[in-house]
Amino acid sequence: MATSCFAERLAKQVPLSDAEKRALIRLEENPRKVKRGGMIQRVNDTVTELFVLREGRVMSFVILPDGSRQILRVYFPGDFIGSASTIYSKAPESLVALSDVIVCPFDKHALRRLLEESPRVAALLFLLSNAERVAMTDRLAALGRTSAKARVAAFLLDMFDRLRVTDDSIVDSFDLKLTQEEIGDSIGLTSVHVNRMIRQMELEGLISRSNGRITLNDMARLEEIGHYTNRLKDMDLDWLPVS
Amino acid sequence: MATSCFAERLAKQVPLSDAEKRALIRLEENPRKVKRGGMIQRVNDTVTELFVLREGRVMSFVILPDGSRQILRVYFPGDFIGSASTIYSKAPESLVALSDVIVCPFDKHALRRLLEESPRVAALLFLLSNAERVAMTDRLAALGRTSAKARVAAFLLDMFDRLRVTDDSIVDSFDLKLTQEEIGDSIGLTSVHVNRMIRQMELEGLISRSNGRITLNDMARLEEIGHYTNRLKDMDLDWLPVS
DNA sequence: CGAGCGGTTGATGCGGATCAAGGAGAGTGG
DNA sequence: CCACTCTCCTTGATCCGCATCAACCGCTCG
Repeated sequence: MATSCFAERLAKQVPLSDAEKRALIRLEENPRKVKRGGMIQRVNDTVTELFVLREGRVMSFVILPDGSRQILRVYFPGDFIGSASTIYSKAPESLVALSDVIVCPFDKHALRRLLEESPRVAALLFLLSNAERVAMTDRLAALGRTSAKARVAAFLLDMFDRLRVTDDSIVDSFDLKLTQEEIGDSIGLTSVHVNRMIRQMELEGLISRSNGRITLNDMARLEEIGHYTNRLKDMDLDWLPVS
Repeated sequence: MATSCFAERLAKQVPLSDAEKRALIRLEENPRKVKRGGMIQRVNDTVTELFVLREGRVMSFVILPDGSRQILRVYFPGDFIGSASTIYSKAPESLVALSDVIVCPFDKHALRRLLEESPRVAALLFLLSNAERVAMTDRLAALGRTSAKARVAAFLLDMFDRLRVTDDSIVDSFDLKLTQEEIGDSIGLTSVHVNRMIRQMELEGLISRSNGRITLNDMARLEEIGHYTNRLKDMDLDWLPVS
């Protein structure tokens, strides 16, 4: 039977009927491989597609006129990408594969069908995009009002918690798979300063590293430094009626 | 007949059937007045309500442990507020009235009914919240990667364009109705530095001011300085079928 | 074996924070 | 009608966190 990475992920948070699972599987019926570094969507291109990320990592970003880059979000397997194209016909952001990936594109008109056939699933997509909005506001507050060290701590914790949603084997460490420059572009710092912060946190024993793998040694302290709260813990998807 | 501020606003961008208008009117059937400075929602409170803002201005914000504030968004009449409570049972952000306002709260369960009875309207809400997400990413890029002057310019242009959606009388000026401290808290600066940037832009003739009213004298140049693009112009809501 | 990328570290500079003081206007109470 | 207060704006002086510039190292890959 066909599988749906997205359904699996949703099912961890809310029960799904078989019909709903089938509807989700249909969204992923056109898997496409993209090599590391490959462009999935270019800013200002005309787009009508959204994606489910099945495997690997993807980032969305914009490039400013002076050449600097702001990474808007890093996506993990099971994430739902590119919802902006439901409302803008020109992509407001670029999408690039951070590793070899499998993405499943589907046309925005498929959402329409989903809305008619599985309104509850459509509603779940709505809720998830609200969760993403809240994640954005958290980072907004971090960039606007917190120190470099706080941002790095919050970034690591966020990545850790999001990876753990789909990967039960994660206990206290994870593969970064991002350069320090990419981290900097996510949280509004230079790679040089990201490096200094990471080295400092390593010296203080908060984290440790071995070839790209980060271990979080003192999560309580990291949460305090980063003013971090795990939003994934208190999501409430249950109020949607089983229809 | 009852009116819906929200329906009026949506109708500017996409045709609505009478049934759909009625559904929107029902969302606004419990208007509530709140005085300037009044708290509409407190962070961490248990909430199940969303709001349509009918009159006045509202801000959403968070306070960090060190007491500093990040304003997440300023809302104008016709805006749809608090979608985070669809997914979190505890409010992730506070809502305060920036002026005397009229808000129309409705329970999140009303969304469910909306989904069943007017799926197209439910879809429109989804699209609008995606637009808000994109607005967030624009500000994220501003905070992460642009100068103080660029942020102020982009902030003014954004306010201008958003106010113009519902107020046709606006040509090149608008009432700020925000203190410089509030602007700073929106774009990650101190009030002192906001003041310096505004005064500088005034000296350069880019803007002018008279008791709280801002006039944009050179929009092209302001857009260049702020790396600003008006997202409201190329929204595409028409692909949703008339059902 | 050379080239390129990513990480590391030091030196220096600058944009915006912080601290401080004063001014204008609006509201308030005597 | 006038002190008084409070909020917000304005401006100068100083400070500091992070950017910038630069050099070098180790690794991987062609």
